[in-house]
Amino acid sequence: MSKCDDGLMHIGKLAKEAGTTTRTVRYYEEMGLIYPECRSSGGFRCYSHEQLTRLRMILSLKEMEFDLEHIKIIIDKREQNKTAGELAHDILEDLNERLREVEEQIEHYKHIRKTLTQTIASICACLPCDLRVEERLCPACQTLNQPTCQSVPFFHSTPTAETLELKL
Amino acid sequence: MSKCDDGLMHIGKLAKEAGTTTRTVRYYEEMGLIYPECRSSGGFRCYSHEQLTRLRMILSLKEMEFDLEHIKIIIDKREQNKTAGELAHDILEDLNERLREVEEQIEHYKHIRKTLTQTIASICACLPCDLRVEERLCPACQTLNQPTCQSVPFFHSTPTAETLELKL
DNA sequence: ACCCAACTTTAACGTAGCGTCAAAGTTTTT
DNA sequence: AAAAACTTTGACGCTACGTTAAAGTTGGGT
Repeated sequence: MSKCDDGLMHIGKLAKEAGTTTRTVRYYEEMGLIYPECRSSGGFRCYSHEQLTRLRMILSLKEMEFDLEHIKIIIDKREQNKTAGELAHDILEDLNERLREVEEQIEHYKHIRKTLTQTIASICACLPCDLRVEERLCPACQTLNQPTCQSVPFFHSTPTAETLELKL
Repeated sequence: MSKCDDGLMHIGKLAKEAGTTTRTVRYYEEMGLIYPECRSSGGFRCYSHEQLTRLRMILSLKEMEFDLEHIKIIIDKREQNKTAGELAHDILEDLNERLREVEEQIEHYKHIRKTLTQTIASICACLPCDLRVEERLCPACQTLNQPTCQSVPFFHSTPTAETLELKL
């Protein structure tokens, strides 16, 4: 019955135009982020170009890795009947906060990178070791009065205080 | 009945010593990552110091954000009766791969940061704008033959091709 | 008018790594 | 022995969808 004329489109086209999936669009609807303009007589969702723009807006915020709850808050601000300047002020707060979070993420991963490179370096020292892993302590490390190898705890158990005292 | 002597401890102490929660320890058990040495007569889990070391090992891998499935693979390698050198070789592969992933993450978040700063800059240009958001197009942007403001699509709908042609 | 391919509908389970109850049993302290 | 503190299993909740499944709709061709 409905031909979806008038430039209206069904969910598949909407999703493809926006570069996402129908499942995502339906999920966003469940979350209250976007609704179809209407339904066809058979129950198909019909979207206008405005909805497409809204979807793209949501997706661009998602690219910045806002969570959906936050995205909802942000795009709902558009409906709050403010001037563009006031709205800009509001949204800039969200964006700046997100910017700080992203910078924290960068630092976070730099920290992990550091830990990883250090661990890699210490395990490299074990490459020439012929000892079986079950043996618990290798002589070199006993000499240094250290846990086995330098790459504890990857190869051997960390010696307990008692174990160490026994070895002394 | 059981006093958990012998240096054995219940799950609460194990978790606290390792700096995590009992829920996490139980979940790791479900996933096959760690098991108690035994159970008390009443059914409480009892852990030895070796289990604590194992848990710390798991947690240190988790700090590098390996997923649990991967952590299982890595720590299971210790049981494979190899020399420390062979084991080191194996594990270095995992760590190097993870290092590459972490570097990708850093680049990923740097990309997001760039997008965010650009978006922030363009929205700043809208701060002095007094137009109401519903008005769709602001004069300045029409002059430039551009979508409204520079911060589309945050304030107004992106004009369709037809809309733009009408304005021309 | 009928058929068929391609699309859409709702519903529901699965993911990862736990957090957070709940109700019942255990251990430890008083 | 009572009470406080701990533990047990079980189960639902979270995010942002992916992935079936079974049934209904659309649009074009004949």
